[in-house]
Amino acid sequence: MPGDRSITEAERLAEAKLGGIPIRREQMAAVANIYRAASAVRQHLENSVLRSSDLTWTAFVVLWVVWVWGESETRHVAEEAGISKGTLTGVARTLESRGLLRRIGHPTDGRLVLLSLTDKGEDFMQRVFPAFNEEEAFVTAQLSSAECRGLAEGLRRVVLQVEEHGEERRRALLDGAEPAPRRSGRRPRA
Amino acid sequence: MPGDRSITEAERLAEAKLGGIPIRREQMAAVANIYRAASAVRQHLENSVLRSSDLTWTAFVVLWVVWVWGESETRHVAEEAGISKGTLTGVARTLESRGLLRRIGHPTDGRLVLLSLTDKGEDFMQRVFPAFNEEEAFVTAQLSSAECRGLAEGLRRVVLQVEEHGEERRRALLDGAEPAPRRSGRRPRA
DNA sequence: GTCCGATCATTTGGAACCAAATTCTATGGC
DNA sequence: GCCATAGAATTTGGTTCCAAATGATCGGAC
Repeated sequence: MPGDRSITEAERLAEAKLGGIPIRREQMAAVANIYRAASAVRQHLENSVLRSSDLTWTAFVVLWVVWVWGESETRHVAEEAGISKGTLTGVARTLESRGLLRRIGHPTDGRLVLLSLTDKGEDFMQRVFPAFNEEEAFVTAQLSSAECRGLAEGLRRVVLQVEEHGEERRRALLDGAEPAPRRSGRRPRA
Repeated sequence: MPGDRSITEAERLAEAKLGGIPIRREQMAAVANIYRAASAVRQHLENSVLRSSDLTWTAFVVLWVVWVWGESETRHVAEEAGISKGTLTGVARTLESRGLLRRIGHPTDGRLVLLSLTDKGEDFMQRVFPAFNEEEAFVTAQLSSAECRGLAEGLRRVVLQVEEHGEERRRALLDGAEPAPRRSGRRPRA
């Protein structure tokens, strides 16, 4: 079991390594565990309900977003699902080819594309979501309902902080400096 | 600001959509927010400190793991970083080519490869980690230290639950059924 | 009516990523 | 000593994802 030992061990070691430097330990632990938990949950769900439905995590999230929000413009779906618009184009095409999703042009604005579930897609979610939710309950089984609420609330505040002040913060950090290009992805033309 | 509105709105809509079906709302909200927070945090860090250091999230995590654990065997690093061994091979090679990481064979067991930071890598982490930690503090700014501890503890329990009971659970769910082939990755030969 | 900037979705190019296959090394029987 | 088995990292083949570039369309200004 690498479990408990490795998590807390890692935190202890990190502190030791930083003996001289003053660091924010609680915040470091919180962030590290957010990412670790997200990976664990995603992997568990991919290997249980999603695998047997032959759906990737991202595809399921997209489906879920359209399901709960109803017919939506793609850019909203991408934002809500936490993926880029380019990725959504591919995922939506896959889901469309599987008959779960419908893509129709906006009636008045020709630039927009609207996504909605087909009847098959609706049936699929009615059938699969309860199984998905069952696994959500499984991974949080060590927490009471109240603790789940507390956890969700704490995480919500993290999301809010980034959504509301993230851009401003990044601007302040760079402070006039170039935005620094990414290494991967299509190269700038010039 | 899609912020506050969209998160709680989404949760409300999901509940409405599931009017008839009994679901575990708290658990659903907890899981949804884990993933949402992880994406937000990763994106913020990639676009601030990591971008200007020309490092991907994964590369930084690998560097961090080797930094805090010291010289380590690759399979342990992969596990700790949450990536496959194959991915680590590529990432390690990139980091080696940039002079931050060293790869040396194990002195007695020729099958093993050990990773450690170069002096340049150590300097790099000494310089960049404080900035990274500063952003960890930023994203959790809406939480007190005690709340961070509570958050980390709750997430730790989720990770533990999956690590300790996940495999068993997945086996019980399939219950004899085929493991269901994955869609991506190299195909089996036969 | 036609340019022109803004705002979409889509295409494109490259890296990240995984799991199977492969290759290399160690070790235990014989 | 030799071979089979096991266990390690790496290679390979494939998908997924992002960000820049592109192409389409809208809405004004003139």
